[in-house]
Amino acid sequence: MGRSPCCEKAHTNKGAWTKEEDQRLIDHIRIHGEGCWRSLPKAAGLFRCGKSCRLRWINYLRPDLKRGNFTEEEDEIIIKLHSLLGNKWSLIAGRLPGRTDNEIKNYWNTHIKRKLISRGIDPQTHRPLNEKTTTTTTTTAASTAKTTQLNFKNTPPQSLAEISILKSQLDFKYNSTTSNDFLSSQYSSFRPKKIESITLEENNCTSSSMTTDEEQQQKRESNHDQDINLDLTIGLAPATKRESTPTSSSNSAESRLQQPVSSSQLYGSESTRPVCLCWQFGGERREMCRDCQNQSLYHRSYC
DNA sequence: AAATCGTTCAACCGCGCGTCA
DNA sequence: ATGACGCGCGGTTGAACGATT
Repeated sequence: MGRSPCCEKAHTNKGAWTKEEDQRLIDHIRIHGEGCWRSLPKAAGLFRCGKSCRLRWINYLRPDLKRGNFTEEEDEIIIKLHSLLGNKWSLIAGRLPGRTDNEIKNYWNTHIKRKLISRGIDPQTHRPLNEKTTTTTTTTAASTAKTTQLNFKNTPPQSLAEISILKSQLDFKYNSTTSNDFLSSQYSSFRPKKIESITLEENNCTSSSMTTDEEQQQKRESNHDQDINLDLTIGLAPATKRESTPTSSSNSAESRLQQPVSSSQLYGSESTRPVCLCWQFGGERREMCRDCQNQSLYHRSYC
């Protein structure tokens, strides 16, 4: 059975958005909030595909977008994260407030690739260009520590188990944050494929690969040559599960925009909880992913 | 001034995954 | 268990624009 088209192709506009279309979309989302992309175009009076509306909103119209040139610091963050995550643009974007996955992807392809090549670095493998492409299996611990390139070279982590390994390799701090309001909704899309392969304890979020603080400190010191402290907080992010329709008063567009989404609204059953990767960069700067940061500013509604 | 080339980036497309009936 | 549905992701395309000839 084939997939049904996401929209009525015959009556949908394509190509560049007009100002009127933008305004309609903005007005609609301002009143009704995000979500229900499939039905949004009709409700907003737009002759567009729901996907197109979503993309236009996420990549261009959202009020929290930064726009403008990337800074040198952002460049370096992107490079570091790409070396760890591969082409997981949405994950990388989650670490750069105000930037979208599409924007970062374009920027990578147009600027950073060239920049790395000019430095003599292969943008895919993040290894020197003249280095043999066949990697040896006898990588020493020291060399592993020297590079941020992990064992997930071209296949970023797809499961909690893999994330656990990644975490232990990088000396990630598995931070317990069951005060879920803090957590990101950004990574709701990052759905581990093999949930059953790891057990997360409900309240302390520990894993068997967890090391003691002392050990972590030692590892941290041994890896001091990395200019970014990849101290990762992994928490439980909101489920994509939509809640049943709330009461009319609590579901009014205004209240949805103004009231924070409660934990119970945000998180689904434990087995389907995705993972939020909140990287915390070193020094005084404690950065959260975009939606961790904007949690109080931006509230997503579900239909 | 016009033609050509190169670059950028908004937008589209197809697919995978989770959810639900 | 199965298929339809909706969302989100990564890859690709093509229009717009600037630089060069």
